[in-house]
Amino acid sequence: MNRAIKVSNKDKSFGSLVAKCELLLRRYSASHSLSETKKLHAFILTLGLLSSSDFCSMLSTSYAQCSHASYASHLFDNLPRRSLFSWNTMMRMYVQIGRPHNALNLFAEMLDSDHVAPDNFTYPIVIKGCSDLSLFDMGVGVHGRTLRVGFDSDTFVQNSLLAMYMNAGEKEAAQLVFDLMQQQTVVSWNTMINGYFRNNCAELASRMYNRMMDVGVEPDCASVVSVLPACGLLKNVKLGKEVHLLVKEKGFLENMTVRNALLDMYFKCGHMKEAWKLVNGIKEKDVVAWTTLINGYMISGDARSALVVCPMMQCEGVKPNSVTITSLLSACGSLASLKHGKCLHAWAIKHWLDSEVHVETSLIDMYAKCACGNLSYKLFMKTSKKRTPVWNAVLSGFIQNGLAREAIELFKQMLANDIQPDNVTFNSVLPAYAILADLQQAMNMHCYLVKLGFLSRLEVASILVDIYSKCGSLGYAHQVFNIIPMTEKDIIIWSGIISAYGKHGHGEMAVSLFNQMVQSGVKPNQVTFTSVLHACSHAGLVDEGLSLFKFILKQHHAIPNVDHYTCIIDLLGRAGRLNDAYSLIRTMPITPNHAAWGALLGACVVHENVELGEVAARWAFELEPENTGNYVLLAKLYAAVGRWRDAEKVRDMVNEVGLRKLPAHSLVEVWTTFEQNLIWRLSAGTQVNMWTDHWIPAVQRLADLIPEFLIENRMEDKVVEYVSGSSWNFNLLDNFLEEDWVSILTVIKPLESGVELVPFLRNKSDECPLPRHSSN
DNA sequence: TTAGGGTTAG
Repeated sequence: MNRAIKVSNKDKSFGSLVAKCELLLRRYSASHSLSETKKLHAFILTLGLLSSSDFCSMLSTSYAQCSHASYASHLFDNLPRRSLFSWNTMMRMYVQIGRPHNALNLFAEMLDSDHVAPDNFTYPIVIKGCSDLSLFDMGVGVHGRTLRVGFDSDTFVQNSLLAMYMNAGEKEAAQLVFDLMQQQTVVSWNTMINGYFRNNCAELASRMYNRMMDVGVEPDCASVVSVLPACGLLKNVKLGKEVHLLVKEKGFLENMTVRNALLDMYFKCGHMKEAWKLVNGIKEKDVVAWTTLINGYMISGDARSALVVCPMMQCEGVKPNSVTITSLLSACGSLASLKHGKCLHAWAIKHWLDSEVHVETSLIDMYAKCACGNLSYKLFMKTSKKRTPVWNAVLSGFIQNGLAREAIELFKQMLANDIQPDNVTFNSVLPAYAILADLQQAMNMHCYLVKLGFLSRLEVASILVDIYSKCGSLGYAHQVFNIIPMTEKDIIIWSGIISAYGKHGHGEMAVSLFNQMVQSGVKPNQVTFTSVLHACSHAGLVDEGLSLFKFILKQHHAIPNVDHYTCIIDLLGRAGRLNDAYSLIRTMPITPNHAAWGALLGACVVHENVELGEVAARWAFELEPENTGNYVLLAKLYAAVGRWRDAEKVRDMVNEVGLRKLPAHSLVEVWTTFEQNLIWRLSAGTQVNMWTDHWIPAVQRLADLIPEFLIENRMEDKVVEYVSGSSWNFNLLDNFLEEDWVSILTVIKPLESGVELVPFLRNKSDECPLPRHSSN
């Protein structure tokens, strides 16, 4: 179009042409229209007006306002005289287009020049530039300069400073600037509310909002949008509803951003009814609204519906963005739906979103959760590896795929790469230490946590209690437990220490801790009940266990769950009260699961009750057909009473069921279940040293027998560790494990000598090279 | 000519 350069007859004279150009240039620079500015630029060029400094300057700022950096900077560089306005415009452009370093360079140049000095318009731009580049020290320097040259009381300068300090996480500095302001505008309040929220101080954010309302500052849309996420995080639906009311009064509901923020708040607070009401009221949903909806489904635990939203939004013509893809990938992960996950990956690649850092992280996480560790790791290797969450994703992927040792190695690499670990890192990597149960490594980690000051965090202390417990070091576990002040101890850490003592056979201590917990006012939950009942059953505290069970029923009006019943069945069974256990299993108000029947079966093996054992085994096979352990138990029961043929039948049953790929002799597989169990317990670090004298030669024999199995499970490492390590101090021998161990050896021995494995057990004491330990 | 804002990764 030639509207811009159409020159009427009366404009023929050169002077009026210049005036017209000037006018048009002003108009088009104000409209920020790049195409118009370019046309005008061409026109000025043909008229030979570009030699005029004024035109050059105007064109430069016009290009800057259209964010056309290359033309703007070219013209600006060639200006003989640069006005303050053109400096500011250039700097603002650079900040706006995400090149703050160019803005700061210009600022430095400006300070060096004698012709011009920064004004109150310059400083907010420069401060934002420092903030965007995280150049906090420089920002503080600029703040100092504003004080010196007297711009510190300018509201715009102060508001930029608030934002800068909040971005740098310097809440106190921001608060100080805020308090010293003569006049806080709504922008100042909003910056503080939002800043506190982003700095993990949602409570302060909501208080700030309330203060703003008390002071009588008129809130705007930004105020509402700033406080609503805090309401969501705090699940403060009361404040959320107040804000909603205000939104209605002020007519802010027309604002899409406000509506989306409200929707998100209701979802996060779990007020689905209000959320759906709002969703239904939104006629045209933008991509944020759709994404919030997806997250809403995820919050209510409905990942399947979250995935269905994707085609729905596409039908409405809304294209998912990287946030949408991230949320959808998280849904795929929780459903372990590799098919959908791969589709989304393909979609992300097609739309150039796959290298967006959030998408990358979610992809790594999704593949890990779908048991595609290789893909997950490959993707991780492709990333820039600069951000903590990417490392966290791959770390938790390693743990999910059972690679504890690798996770710890990766964590060390992460530190070597100067990547700062955060809460999530420790939540991801610490379980690896519990799996590995290496006391030395655990202590190293403990030191590191103390150094970083993470130990005071309750969840970190809780997992450290678990780690030390798994390493067999109850003393250290208790020390860590004691670090947390009594008033701050929560149910998790209490359950941790109770279960630690329980696992190590210190039933009395577990019960005593349980009582202390109740006295301290912490209400026990299902997990605590399970831990303490488990402790009783393992320590043979029948009466204590039964009275605790009654306590659960009476004092806490809690409905015992199936795990609690299983503990009691186990407790009665271990004590030889098999009939009581059986009658409980038949009369309990909840359907007994595989664990309950398994507990009964285990007890029947110990007490050699075939009749009941067969009943229990039938149920266990029915409910948990893939667990070879149950078959092993039944075989062992038959073997114990000398019914070899029946034991063999069990072996054949295992073959028929087609459980896993069996090695040379099916029975080896059956019995290696014990060995797997043993490895698990070894890696869990419990009850090991009682065997060390005996089991090393045996393990070596096992290694000859099925080397690939052992290598896979890193048994060799374990052998080395246990041979050389003497830090293990366990004083409990678990009968059950001893039984397992006896069985393994009885299988190995005949195989080793090339003897046919049938009948596999002639006489326990003949076959077993282990001295029988008396239980204690 | 200036400041502040929503949904997201582990």
